[in-house]
Amino acid sequence: MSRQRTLADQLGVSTATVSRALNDKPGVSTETRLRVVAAAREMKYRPNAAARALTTATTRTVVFAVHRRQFPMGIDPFYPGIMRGLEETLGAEHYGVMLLTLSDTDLRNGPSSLPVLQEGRVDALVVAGPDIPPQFILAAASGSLSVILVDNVLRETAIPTVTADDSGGCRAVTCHLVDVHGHTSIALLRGTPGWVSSDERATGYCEAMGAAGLEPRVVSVEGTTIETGAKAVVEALETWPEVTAVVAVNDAMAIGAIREARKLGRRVPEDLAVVGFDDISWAVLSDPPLTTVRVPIVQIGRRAGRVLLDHFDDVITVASRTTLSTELVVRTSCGCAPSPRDGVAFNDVRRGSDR
Amino acid sequence: MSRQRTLADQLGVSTATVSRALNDKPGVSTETRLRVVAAAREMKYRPNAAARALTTATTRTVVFAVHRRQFPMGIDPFYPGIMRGLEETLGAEHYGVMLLTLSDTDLRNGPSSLPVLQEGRVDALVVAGPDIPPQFILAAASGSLSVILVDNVLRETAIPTVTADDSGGCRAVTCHLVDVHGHTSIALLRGTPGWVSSDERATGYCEAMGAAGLEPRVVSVEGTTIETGAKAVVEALETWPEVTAVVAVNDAMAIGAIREARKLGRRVPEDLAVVGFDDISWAVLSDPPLTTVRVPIVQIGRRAGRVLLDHFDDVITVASRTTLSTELVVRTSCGCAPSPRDGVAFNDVRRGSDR
DNA sequence: AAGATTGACGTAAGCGCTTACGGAAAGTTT
DNA sequence: AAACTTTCCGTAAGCGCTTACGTCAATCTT
Repeated sequence: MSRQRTLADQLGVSTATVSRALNDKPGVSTETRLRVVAAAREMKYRPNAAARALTTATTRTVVFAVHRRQFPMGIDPFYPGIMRGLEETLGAEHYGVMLLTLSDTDLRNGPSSLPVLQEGRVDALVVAGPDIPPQFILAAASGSLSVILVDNVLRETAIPTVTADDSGGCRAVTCHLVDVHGHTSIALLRGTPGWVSSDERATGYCEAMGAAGLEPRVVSVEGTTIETGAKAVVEALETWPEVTAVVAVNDAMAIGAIREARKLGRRVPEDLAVVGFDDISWAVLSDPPLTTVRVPIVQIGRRAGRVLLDHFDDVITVASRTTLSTELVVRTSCGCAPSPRDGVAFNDVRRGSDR
Repeated sequence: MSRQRTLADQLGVSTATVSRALNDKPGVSTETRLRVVAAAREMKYRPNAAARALTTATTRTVVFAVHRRQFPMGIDPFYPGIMRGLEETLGAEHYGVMLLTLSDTDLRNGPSSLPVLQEGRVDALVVAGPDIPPQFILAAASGSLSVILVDNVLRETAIPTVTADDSGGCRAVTCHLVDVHGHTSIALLRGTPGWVSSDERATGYCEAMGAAGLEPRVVSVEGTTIETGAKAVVEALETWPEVTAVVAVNDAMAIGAIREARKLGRRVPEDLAVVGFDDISWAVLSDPPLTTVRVPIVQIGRRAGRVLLDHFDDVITVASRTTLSTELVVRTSCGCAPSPRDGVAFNDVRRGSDR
């Protein structure tokens, strides 16, 4: 006998009333509602999720999908951080968050090859990262489950999206180089073209250069790793020997650039200022500590969670694209004197508990 | 009308037969089974998970529970890596893996305060990390869902457990210091006592020292961070000025130790050899590149998945405790000449695709 | 005061599966 | 040839909930 039945019998009411009371549905007097709730708590009754899912066609679980290569990626737990944020806000509302790491094969075969997505186990799909092909995303969105995008955008669709303000951040750090340090010859070390955040950051850089009346110098390299950064800085320095500063499209590339530039005999930051993007935990540990742009990783996840909750509650969101602001973090790799805070550098390692 | 019904009608068989055919249950002729399977594939039929869960009381989903502070932890995506491995093997068997990050409040209130665990949504619980209190674990295990432990152990229980060979790894790296480099005065920088892997590593160190006829010199500090390492090395050097090598209980502490030792005027590795544990991605980037012990993070997760699958299939596992071997990674912080591989140091950054 | 409305609740159907049970046909044993 | 197995399959119950519908009393209309 179901626990709901026992509860109902015990109180002398019907199971319908129990259900209504527990789900805050109308049609129950306040008095009975209270009685039911109290009794439920007392006997630690929790409605069975499967049964509920079966009748409501709603599961209170969402999946966080990310390329397997990116979870976790070697250098920094970017997507795990997002997932943490997601779980935080969704968990508070009794939603479950599943992890789904996608292999290249999965991506090729499409969402219909993934049992988890085909068995009505989930209400929504959070797709993270720029390396999930549009085709896959669109196929997923064409099904019955709602899809949102994180750290990626798809033009010409109504898919809700949350990203960091990449262009704004890159504009800010570039401006810093120009305005505070007076650099006039600044190169951009750009990552894989086509990856949204790389592109956005490149845009921000170009805007800042344009606004300052400076000529943009962009070197595009495939990849966004430390090696990529090393390769890119070599190319930049060969092409434009007059360059005195480089902005890397992420911290990994910045670190690679610093190392390689040193091998080439350039001192950092004296001969060459280097800035990154992301503010990964190593940024503060690098030598010299990296000037960079902090992206609010966990908050992106939290916000994605909010967007989903609103969506489930049929809250009409006008803006289907939300952008979270970034923060310029000035350390020494751009030539600034170390602040007192950076003196104790490694106390600054970012904690998970940021809010 | 349920899709199963349509399928059955279309084939002129009963839904029972469809179910039996699709689930490889006996009582169907090979011929009909094939017909059913073919038809199911053709109309892309997937049994509804909720309905199945309702009748079988089994959900094909497990939850990965970890302290919120540890996911991701600032310094390295240890638990995300484990979760990846878990999802990899479980996902292949159509299981879903949910993330559950536990706050201190959750830990205090116990598993019964967590809706996800109380609504019959999951078959199993994977508890990760040494900072989930035994009380919580036992309470969870006393319920209806099967519990396994990862990177933690609980003595005097039958809870299946998978860990890395911490003691063996630490023994190996200590022996390396003794045998290869001839150190005789080696200190251990130990992390939070009571944390299983820290303790095991300490044990390994002591065993190695004992076997070499050397006196162990242990300094215990609360925490396992870079700062902790810095503090610990100071204490070690003050207490035993003759120390020529330190083994840190993890890489973060090793990095802290190196930095602090340098401030104290010691050259690393010439005056002081430093080794770590974990082989986090930064290890190879640190200056000097860190000699350390690689723990097979993703594999731990994979193995945990296997253990669960066996458990679900009622495979009797004799050993409820499985230990995965670690690997000594010799780089330069112990005084070894850099290998050619380390020359291109940052190409070595660990990839997610290791097997 | 008769009818119309409202609020609180129970009845029962049904969500989409799995599985115990039973029956018919075919094969096997005496 | 009768009696027993075995194989294959259909019937129907039921998993534990939610919800459309119906009922009945209490309250509100004119």
